[in-house]
Amino acid sequence: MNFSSSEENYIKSIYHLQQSCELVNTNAVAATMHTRAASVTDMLKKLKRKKILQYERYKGFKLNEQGKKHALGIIRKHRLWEYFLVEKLGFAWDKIHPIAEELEHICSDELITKLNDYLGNPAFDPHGDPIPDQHGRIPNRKQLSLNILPLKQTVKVSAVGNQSTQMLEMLKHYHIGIGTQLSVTKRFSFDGSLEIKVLKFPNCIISASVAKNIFVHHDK
Amino acid sequence: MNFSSSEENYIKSIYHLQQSCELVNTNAVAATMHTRAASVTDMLKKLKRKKILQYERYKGFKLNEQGKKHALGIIRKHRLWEYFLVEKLGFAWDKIHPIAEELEHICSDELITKLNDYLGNPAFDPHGDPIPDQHGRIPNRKQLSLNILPLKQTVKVSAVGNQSTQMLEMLKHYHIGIGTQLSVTKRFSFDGSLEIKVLKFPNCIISASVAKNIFVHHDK
DNA sequence: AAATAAATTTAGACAAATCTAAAAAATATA
DNA sequence: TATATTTTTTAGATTTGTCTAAATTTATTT
Ligand SMILES: [Mn+2]
Ligand SMILES: [Mn+2]
Ligand SMILES: [Mn+2]
Ligand SMILES: [Mn+2]
Repeated sequence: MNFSSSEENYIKSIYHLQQSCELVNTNAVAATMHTRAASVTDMLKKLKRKKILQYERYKGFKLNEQGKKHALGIIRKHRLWEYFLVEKLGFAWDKIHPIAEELEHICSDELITKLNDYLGNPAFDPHGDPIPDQHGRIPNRKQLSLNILPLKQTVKVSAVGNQSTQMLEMLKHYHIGIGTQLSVTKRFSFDGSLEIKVLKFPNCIISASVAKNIFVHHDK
Repeated sequence: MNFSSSEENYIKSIYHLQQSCELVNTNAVAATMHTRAASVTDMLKKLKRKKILQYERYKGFKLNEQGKKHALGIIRKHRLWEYFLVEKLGFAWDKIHPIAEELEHICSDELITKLNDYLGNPAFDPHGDPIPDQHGRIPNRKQLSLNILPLKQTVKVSAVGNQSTQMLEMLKHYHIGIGTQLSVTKRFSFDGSLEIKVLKFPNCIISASVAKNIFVHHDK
């Protein structure tokens, strides 16, 4: 089956939303995609006709196995291109998303196979998000948000939950990137802010809202 | 001004056609783009409205300076991506065109600047066609078709006029690629076929119709 | 349970890009 | 020059993706 760029954007959006709830609702898709609920409903009918979506009027919807598989294919392409843009072309972290948003719709299996080989079969994109393999399998890694990490455990940053320029600026200031080693040395109950120790740098303090967006994992 | 992928494809097609005639005609565009004359007329009105085309009903048309500039930008992107696909991803010559046909529409000036730098600012694409620079300037190189090259002059292959799988197969068989050194040793007036000497290989004979599609240049 | 609010869908419109079939203009031919 | 042929344009339709405004269904409050 073949899908247009627009259909693919909806598929991807629904996929991401259904990771955190059983059934997805119309308004949520409209909000994340910056369209209107009526447009979403139109697309739902089309995706149901194409048999990649379970959907009943007024009851919510979710991708079926076929739909999820296709979503993972698009996400794979998106994240491989992001990796390319950062690692090969030298783009900054916060500039790559809109470009990958276009590149992900280029359809050629051979292109993706060759790009993947060229990049060395990377497992994570520059934001720390996992890259599904050609069968749609995702490397899963136990990770937790920095603001629930117990004190004094040395961990590595595995991903960031917010990929804005503002967040990048903040992380740069703290010398934090994907893979950075750090530990939490103190937690202030007043506002939930944390004192952390970043490897090779003096202790510093970060707010709870920043910490919430930093995901870490233990050891290698 | 912003252009859709479809508009860009028309612009590119008109640009190529007007390289070999003063005014382009509707049917020629329809033929090269595999659309219908009526669709071309619709698009001509649109491109005229956007002020990149000189066009009068029934009289033919051509891109103005603005239009030519935009065409060169698209061609630059197309050829840079083709170079990437062959030199970095290891694609064969005859598989890259449809992929570049999509990639050329991705719009990000920074992407093209960085891609160009990454590729080492190449001057020619894998088919030997010149890559316009960021100002739309084309490196021009005096080249001539192999079937009008005088005997015994040693030249280098600079481009091929036919980029099909069939042509690639043929050229591979003759050990000919872009940059290959060769000379014409004999010309048969019966059917215009040529005997050529490819560097490091024994003499061989090629037909006039193959020769017509091989372009060569002297020295360096 | 009725009234109100929120979420969702339908109805109807629009722009972009394409098509077919018919009309009009330009060109070639007898 | 009149007729035939080719080229180009117009008229009108279709598909895709979007929108607004109104109707409908579901959920939440009194
Ligand atoms: Mn996208
Ligand atoms: Mn990412
Ligand atoms: Mn194209
Ligand atoms: Mn080329």
